[in-house]
Amino acid sequence: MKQITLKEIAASLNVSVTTVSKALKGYKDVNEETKKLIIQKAKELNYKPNIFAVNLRTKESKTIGIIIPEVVHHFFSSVIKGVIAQAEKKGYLVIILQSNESKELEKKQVELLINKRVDGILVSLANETNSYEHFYEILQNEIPLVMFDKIAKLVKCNKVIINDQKAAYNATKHLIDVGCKKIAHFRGPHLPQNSIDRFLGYKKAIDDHYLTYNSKLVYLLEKMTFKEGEYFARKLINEHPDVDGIFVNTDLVAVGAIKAINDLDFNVPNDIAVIGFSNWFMSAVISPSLSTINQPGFEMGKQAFKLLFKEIKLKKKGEEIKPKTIELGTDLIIRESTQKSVS
Amino acid sequence: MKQITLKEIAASLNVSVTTVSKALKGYKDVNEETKKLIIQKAKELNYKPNIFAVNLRTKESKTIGIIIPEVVHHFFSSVIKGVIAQAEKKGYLVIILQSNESKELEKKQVELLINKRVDGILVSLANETNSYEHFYEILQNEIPLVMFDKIAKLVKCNKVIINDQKAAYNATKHLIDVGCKKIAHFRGPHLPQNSIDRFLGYKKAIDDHYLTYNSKLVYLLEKMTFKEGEYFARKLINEHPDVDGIFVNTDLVAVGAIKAINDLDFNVPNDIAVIGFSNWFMSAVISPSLSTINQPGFEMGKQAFKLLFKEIKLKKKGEEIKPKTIELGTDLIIRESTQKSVS
DNA sequence: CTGAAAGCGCTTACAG
DNA sequence: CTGAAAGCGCTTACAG
Repeated sequence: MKQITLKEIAASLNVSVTTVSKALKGYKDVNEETKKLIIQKAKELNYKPNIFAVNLRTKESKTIGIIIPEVVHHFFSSVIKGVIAQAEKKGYLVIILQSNESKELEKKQVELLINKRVDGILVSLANETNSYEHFYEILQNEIPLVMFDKIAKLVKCNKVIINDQKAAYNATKHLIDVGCKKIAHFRGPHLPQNSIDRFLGYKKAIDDHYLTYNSKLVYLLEKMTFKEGEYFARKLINEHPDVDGIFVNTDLVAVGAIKAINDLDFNVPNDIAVIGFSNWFMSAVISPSLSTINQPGFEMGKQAFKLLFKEIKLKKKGEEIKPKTIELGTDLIIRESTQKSVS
Repeated sequence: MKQITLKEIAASLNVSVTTVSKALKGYKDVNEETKKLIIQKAKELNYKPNIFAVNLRTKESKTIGIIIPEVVHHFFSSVIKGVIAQAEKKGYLVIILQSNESKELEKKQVELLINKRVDGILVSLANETNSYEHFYEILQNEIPLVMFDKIAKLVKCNKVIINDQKAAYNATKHLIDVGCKKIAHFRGPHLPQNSIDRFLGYKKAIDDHYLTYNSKLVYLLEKMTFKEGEYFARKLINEHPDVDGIFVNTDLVAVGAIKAINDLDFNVPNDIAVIGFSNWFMSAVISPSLSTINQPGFEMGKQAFKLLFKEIKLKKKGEEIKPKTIELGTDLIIRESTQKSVS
């Protein structure tokens, strides 16, 4: 099907392309009658503006890009959903790219989006990423940039985060509140910042409540898998049979840990209470159901797009952007894995 | 940062825009020396072609769109991952849209993608969708279209599917093989086609093995949630306490069913064996782990893009497209929920 | 109220 | 080997 252009509408009505363009864009310096005719004709011919030409003229693509570490992941797919929902309201489409936690890939994806001339970029950092040249390039190209969840403190741009440290503190404090005296922590790798913050929250809660911080009770996991959760739970029980609580950096690992604890015939929560982090969908569904911290992915996606949209508008007006950071609240979700029966 | 254009490179080297364009695109009717200078200069100035102008000239966006019912879903996010991975290899970017199982939204998303002039569209149908005008519009606009998983048999386009009927047959047969005599089925709603096909596979397996098909043992669920799984398992046990196997249309529901069965102090698999469908990630992780049919999401995404890419190339050459349907294999995954202990 | 003209930045057929 | 010119389809400042 041949695509209809302004020229063809103009020809069929014996008016100029200029007039057709103006009529369809709602300019008011067009005769009402002419306007009506043009709009009707456009509809009749099923006219659709050639978006490529519009992009070229307006220098806008009405498209943004988002780079995330991993699509197949409850938290990140929730973020994507939030972003898409919000973007659609404002007439933006969303291109998704995945870094697979690799810095090299992340750089490449940034390059692709810059070349694509998207109107803005949303990023959650890959674990590997330890330097930020590619993000400075985004800023140099004056493309609005918002980081979310896994952010780089050094990069001056808008950000949406949760307070990992505070949330981890609350999770650990909850274990203390239900009576745990010897609490272990399964932490993530040295990058991203999240794992550090969650560890610090754990440590602070221990310190604040007169329990003795013991670095031997902190296990550093690399891959954050179900299997690692199982492995380290066994290791932990072997090394510290009297442990009575674990704060785990992320739900999936916590589920693995619970599996292993059950297999060793310890009881969750009575022997060992377990709390996770992120409120992964399945946490409510396993037995015992997992207490955790709710990380609001959908809301984070929405807020991230909103910030980006504001920045895009400011840029159009030529106004300066003062980067800000939005901190979203988290909730402690109490389920079976930390509700010790009265004894 | 002002974007560099061909004109500027040309000016700085005293050659024409034409020559610069040719040099950068590797045309061979350019003097080697000139070419070298131009390429060097382009690098030095960090030249990036204005993709909007390129799109307008070439009438291509090097972008495809994908419409899925729900992003936050293990199967569909796997598909997305497969699509992105494959698309990237061929230099295509991917726009994601979500229908929320709504026909109205799906129509709107189709409209958005047509207006965006994507080079091709990938779709998995919303459950609600019962007529296909919007897809005919895609075809009328001569935009390559590939449907996957939830397809419309009536629409003449490329498709990637699994054989739901056969897979369901195998799942049910597996229950029969482990000794089940009275097998229930939790099926999905009347749309999409998948639920019908899975039901037909179940029925055929029952019929083929001289068990009596009993429509009372088939429960039609609407929302396919964990809660529905629990609810219908209780209902089933109440109505048919002697049931000894269930084939459930999808894993999430099966997990709910197992939960309810456990809560009623029946044993899975010894009292009631349960098999799901889709090999959702968590199925391996719960207790007892869930037997299921593996639905290859990543592979489906890859294949769908490959078909689309072929179609895009054919269209460019002006050649005709003969729609074909690729059927991907599924595997029976045997886990604890169907391995009855020897008694 | 209408329209000729310039221009966005590229590609490519064509002339020399 | 090089470049002037046309054109992709739109938008908009400007003249009338």
